[in-house]
Amino acid sequence: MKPSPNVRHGDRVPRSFFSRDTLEVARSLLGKRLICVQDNGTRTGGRILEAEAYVGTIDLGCHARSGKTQRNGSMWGPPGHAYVYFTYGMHWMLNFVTEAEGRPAAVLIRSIQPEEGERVIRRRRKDRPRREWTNGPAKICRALGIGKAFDGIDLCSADSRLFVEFAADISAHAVQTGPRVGLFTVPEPWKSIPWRFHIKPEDLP
DNA sequence: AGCACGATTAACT
DNA sequence: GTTAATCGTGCTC
Repeated sequence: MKPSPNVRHGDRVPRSFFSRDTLEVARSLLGKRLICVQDNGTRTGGRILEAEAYVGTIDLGCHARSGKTQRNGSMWGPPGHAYVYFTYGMHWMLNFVTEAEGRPAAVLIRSIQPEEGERVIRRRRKDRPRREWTNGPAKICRALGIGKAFDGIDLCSADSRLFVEFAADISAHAVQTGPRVGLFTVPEPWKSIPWRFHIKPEDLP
């Protein structure tokens, strides 16, 4: 997204950011700062390094492929809300709902660079090496304390406990793309379509 | 009611 | 590189 000249670092990303094309949202989330604030005020987060687009009922890699269910209902809701789901019997995953209300699409957050609440994150990640704190979608949810309670919450309300902030823009040529991860039984072309966007930590300005 | 599987992770060899 | 862990979800019977 081309940032408007009057957007300052630290401003929260508005709903109009999420109501755009899902690929565009995924690409422009890179470098922005994800923040989670718990009820007790504990604050954790970091810069987004990796994200994947999941687009509607036609995309056979997207949970929306089999229609609206209790689990994936958030994807049909308004943009700028969280879609948080449970998988593999033990893991939570964080997505941001995109496009217009009624059009199921979302961006999966796969990796962030920890920048806030690092002591809390280290404890939640059981003193593992720093590079393993948030380099996976379920690791992010574990590290930031995101679970079922966050499904459906509004990222754009003034008092939200989960939101995204503008940060220094990354250069366009730092963005890399590739197939989405973990879609083992998904048919082509959806299995290989390059809807994963990522940057190296060293390319963060 | 039963069952196969998953937008993964961690702990193995 | 390989595989067990672990259970809600959605589909079939």
